[in-house]
Amino acid sequence: MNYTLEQLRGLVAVAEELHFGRAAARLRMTQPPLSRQIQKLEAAVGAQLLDRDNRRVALTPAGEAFLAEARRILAIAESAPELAQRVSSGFSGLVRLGFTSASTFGILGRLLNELELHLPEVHVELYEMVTREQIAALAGQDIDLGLARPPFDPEMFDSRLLHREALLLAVHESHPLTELSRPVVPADLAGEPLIFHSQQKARYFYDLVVSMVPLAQERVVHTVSQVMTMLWLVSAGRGVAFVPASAQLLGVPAVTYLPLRTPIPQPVELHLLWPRHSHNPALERVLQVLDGLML
Amino acid sequence: MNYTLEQLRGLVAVAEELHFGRAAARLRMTQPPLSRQIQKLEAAVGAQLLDRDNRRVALTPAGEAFLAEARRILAIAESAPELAQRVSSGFSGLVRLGFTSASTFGILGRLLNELELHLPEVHVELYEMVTREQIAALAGQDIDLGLARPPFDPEMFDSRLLHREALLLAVHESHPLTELSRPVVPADLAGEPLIFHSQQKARYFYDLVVSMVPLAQERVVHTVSQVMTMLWLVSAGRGVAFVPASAQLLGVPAVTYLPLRTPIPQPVELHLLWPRHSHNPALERVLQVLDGLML
DNA sequence: GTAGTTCATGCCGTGAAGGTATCAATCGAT
DNA sequence: ATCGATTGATACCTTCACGGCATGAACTAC
Repeated sequence: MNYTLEQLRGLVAVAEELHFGRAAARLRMTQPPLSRQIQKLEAAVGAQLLDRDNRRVALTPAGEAFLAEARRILAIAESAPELAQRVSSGFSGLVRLGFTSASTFGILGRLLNELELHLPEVHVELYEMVTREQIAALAGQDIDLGLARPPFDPEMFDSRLLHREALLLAVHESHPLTELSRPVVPADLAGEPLIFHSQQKARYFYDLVVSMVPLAQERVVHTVSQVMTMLWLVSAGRGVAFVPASAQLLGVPAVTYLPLRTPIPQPVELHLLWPRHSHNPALERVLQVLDGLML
Repeated sequence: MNYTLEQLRGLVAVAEELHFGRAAARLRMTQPPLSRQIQKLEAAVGAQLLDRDNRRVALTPAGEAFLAEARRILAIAESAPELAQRVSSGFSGLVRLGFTSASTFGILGRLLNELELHLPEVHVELYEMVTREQIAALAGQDIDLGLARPPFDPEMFDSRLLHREALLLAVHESHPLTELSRPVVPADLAGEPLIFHSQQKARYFYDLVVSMVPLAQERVVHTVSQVMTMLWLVSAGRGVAFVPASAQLLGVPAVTYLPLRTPIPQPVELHLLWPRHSHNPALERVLQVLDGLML
């Protein structure tokens, strides 16, 4: 035999009123069915919960103990639908966010602040991975949202430009080019030792720089995949490097960032990327909050 | 609208099987009513919990969240009857025990050990109070059981002798009587300064000593209600005192305990005392465990 | 003793839950 | 592409559990 939530509500009402009639009134019912509810509950529980005669009603010790459990059950039962609704509407939940390292630190912070502000109940789990890994993780449902650089397959993913920034030339602070009072142009770099992006592991930057700075690969002395590594090599005086403007935030010492003339003023793009048909309401809500936002 | 525990069980089954037919079989029912159960649950909760078409069943994020709550509810709901039964049978619960101070420390420890051993789920709350206070507290339902000394009203209370011990004479270790190679007799105490029990506050000992040791009150220098106080006065050389044998355990320095010839060998009684009609099952069980036990 | 209070019980009608049969949609095999 | 198999949803029926009303039983108070 088993008991019901209604019976628990009956027990709580009677325990609080210590009077069947009043308890029944509070439950919008009449006294007889309430009496039977309690009887059935006692039968189901296998213990007398209320000590009652025609004059007074009192909880037995077993009733006290069971009442506490009943209250716990009812508290959860009442709050659970609201929780489910919040999750369903996306106001509560989990979004797993992939992001590329170093270069996105500044944007990532602002993004998380924005979400914290508007969706405090949405928990964001962070996964550091390069663009290619993000695409695989999105396809495999391992992350919900990526913060990555083109190109993406528009068949599989929706995406939106989130941030656009300039390409700068990172040089050692003692470098002669720092004396220049105009933007650097490709011709200035003739014979300059270059720290360059890996064609495989940093394909976006490789392609971007090649298209933005003709003749750039003349004297490549290092091939690197991470912006941070480039900056430390510049700091060590190994050469100059093309980096996104946000690299300035990384605070690598003895490096100066020089403006660079490019065909497009801010050619470095960072996109939001997500599966075309996601079933995560929190993701929908996150996208809605970020809609139109440029960081 | 509201939901039921049955619906929660349905949800859990479907979530575990991810298949309505198998889940229904596990619940010993057919598939159609289970489908309706889930539909009603979703309506009551106000959120879609399962994503289902004719080919596959999956939990929505809201379903995941709600499922966790459902499991919590069902876990409590299943364990609660057992808890109530344990309380009802007295194997779990609370017994509030009154005890008189110092003189009962040794017996109290053994008593609690015995209960701990046989009734580990019964919690014993301790209340230090003199016999008179215990009687009032028992009558007022403030304690369930007393550890006290006669006399009691047998109309109101049941009682049972739990411990019987000798009455000793406490003297300073330098006292001439310590040289005696036989029990002290009343005549030995002629002219001896006595630390005596208060007639009001320690009536049991007062009456007991008066009946056991004729002429005892000849030279009373202090009137005291607590055994511990008596011993410290003896230790300070203020006189001699009649104390129960268990006072030896209190470890008051420079006090020696001498055997005393009394009409009855072990005249000091300690009783268990409880209301004749208690409604505390844990008390019944405690009495049953202690039945016949002499400490 | 009588009236009033309060919980339990008997009886009845409604409605909700489960069962059977069937539909609708989808997948896989031929 | 067609057909059968699978699976969740729906229609319809029957049962029984629940709530309401009337009343009983036990006790209190005056």
